[in-house]
Amino acid sequence: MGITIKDIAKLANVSPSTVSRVISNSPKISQETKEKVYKAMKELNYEPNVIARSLANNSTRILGLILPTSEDDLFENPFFMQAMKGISVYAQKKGYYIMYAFSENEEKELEFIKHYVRSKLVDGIILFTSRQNDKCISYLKNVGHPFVLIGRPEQPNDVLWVDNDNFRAMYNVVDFLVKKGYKDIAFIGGPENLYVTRDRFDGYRKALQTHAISEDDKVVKFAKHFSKQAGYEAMKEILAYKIPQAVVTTDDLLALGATHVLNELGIKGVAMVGFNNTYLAEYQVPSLTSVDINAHKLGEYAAKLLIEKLQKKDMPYTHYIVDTVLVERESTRL
Amino acid sequence: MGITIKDIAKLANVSPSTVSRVISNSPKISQETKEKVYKAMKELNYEPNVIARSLANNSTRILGLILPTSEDDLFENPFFMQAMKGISVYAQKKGYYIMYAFSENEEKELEFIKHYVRSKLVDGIILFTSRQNDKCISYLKNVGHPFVLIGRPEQPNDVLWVDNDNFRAMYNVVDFLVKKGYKDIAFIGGPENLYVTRDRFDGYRKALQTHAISEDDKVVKFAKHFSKQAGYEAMKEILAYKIPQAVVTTDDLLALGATHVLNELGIKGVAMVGFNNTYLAEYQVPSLTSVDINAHKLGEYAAKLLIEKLQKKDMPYTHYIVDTVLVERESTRL
DNA sequence: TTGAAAGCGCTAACAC
DNA sequence: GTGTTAGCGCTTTCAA
Repeated sequence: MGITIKDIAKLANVSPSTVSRVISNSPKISQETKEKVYKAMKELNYEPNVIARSLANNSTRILGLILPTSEDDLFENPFFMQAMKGISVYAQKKGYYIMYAFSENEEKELEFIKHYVRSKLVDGIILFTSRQNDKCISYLKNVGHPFVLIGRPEQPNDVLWVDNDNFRAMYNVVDFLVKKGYKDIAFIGGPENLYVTRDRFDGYRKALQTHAISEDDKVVKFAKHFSKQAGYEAMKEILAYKIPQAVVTTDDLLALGATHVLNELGIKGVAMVGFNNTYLAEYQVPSLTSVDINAHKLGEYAAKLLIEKLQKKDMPYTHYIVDTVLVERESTRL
Repeated sequence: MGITIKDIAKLANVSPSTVSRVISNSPKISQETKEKVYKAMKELNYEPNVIARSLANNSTRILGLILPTSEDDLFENPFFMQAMKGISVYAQKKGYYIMYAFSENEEKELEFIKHYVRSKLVDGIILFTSRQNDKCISYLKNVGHPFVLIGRPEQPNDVLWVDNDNFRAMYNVVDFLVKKGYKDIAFIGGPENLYVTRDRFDGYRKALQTHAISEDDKVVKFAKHFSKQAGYEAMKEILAYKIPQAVVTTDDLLALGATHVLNELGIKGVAMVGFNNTYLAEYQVPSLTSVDINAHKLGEYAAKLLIEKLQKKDMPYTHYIVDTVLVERESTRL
């Protein structure tokens, strides 16, 4: 049907293999031959068949993303879209394609990964893994298929991954607040068993220490979910004890819930900080100061690591730490 | 390297073509042969090479999504993610894969589409086209490559597309408000030149007519952007004239801006309705009644149409209208 | 530097 | 029903 390498070869008066060499920009092709071939390609409006190349090369240049379905809230978090865009933009630049799939649960996820790997559809896989995703990771490690994680893994030394420095991010938030004059700072975190929560909590404590502010367990709460409701309840518990000058949280939704309580009770002047800088933060009244985790960059670096790995099989396991940015809004300018 | 059809053939004591027929579930293969082959596949842990199949079949079973980069706000709208999920879920069920790419502008978009088509990478394309995207659409029409649009096209009769019934959706909103006792209802729409705005406006007018409520131009405003700021300004203009009993908008952000004015001025009891049911609506105080456009279904049907087209080349051009749902929250329970 | 030819893994006539 | 064989469009030895 379409134009093939043979048509080009005929028109340019060379052999198909020469055309192939021109396509892959082989160095041992004379300039004039190259130009002849390019001309023929232009003339016939030729573009190589990607699939045929993939088969011959045993490589598709396709990266597969595995997205968790999870609870809708999490899933509609702009984080995913931003990361997907970061991945896509970098990949496009390097001539890679992106495929994605949603998985309902870990079992399905594993199935899909297996399919991707065994059918040779994708050259590498990017996992959006917040939960401890042993099965998939260990499968991929086992079969030795290239992959990269977004989010710090349990064993950080034998996989490729990207993440924020969550310790530092929260440290900076607290430091920022203290320097603004707030001393009595409460903490509302997500589930305590998550790395991300623990790291941020540690950052909180360290910053207090640095500023010689004594910690107070009673203003520290860990919510069971990243929900507004959970933030609401945590804040209520804190208020039952005292009214802090400021509240740091590990998620915008938690911050929203906490703010809600304060509004209900008519308590003014308590500074509030969220995390993830979702657009909920921006469109709140008062708008919410929040930490931008730079999902776009996380995606970009994930793609970068993976593609480097694909091009250098023996690349050492490594990772990227993406900087966060504190976006100040009205909730800390009271 | 890997296991191929030949290995299976050998082990099962049949010819490669028989194995191939088993793979594609050909009806003219005896049950016992099938089982022999399946057994061999299991034993060797075999999975067909998707790329080789694609080459031989001249079909990849890959659908390509073209996503607009556009303004960040729009892009982070959960709409895209929901639609992408709808597409993915349906496609997976039918054994299709999804590839996506972001395009910076129409030019890049066209380039990408051309590449997809000419390199034979994708079997079909899904366009997220809100703007009038002539170049891409006419290219695809020209080359006769299967594609489907999310959003009503200029010429609705020679392409496949899916969309909401925007007229009806807004009609229902107004009808709902009137039945609750609101009569004096203002309208804040997006840019007037968009179909979606016009259709919704028509629905608004029709509903007023139906209930024998006279229209009042002075409570009708069209914003230049879908932004909070634009909603804010439109509402101010309306208030300069009078305080309506209710306000319908064509976007949650517009509704947020409008609500903001009311709060500032301490005006209570004005009902407010948004559109798109983003999670901004849910997490607002008071939470915002909004029309859910069911992006998931839009995606699902887009995939469905496209896949049907791929399987029946001569399928007539048609479209799906996806129902909207009015999600009532506090802003209409005042 | 270029060409001839085998092969990547699977499918689809065509034969039997 | 099943096997034989010639591709699908490109890459890559191996020779020249």
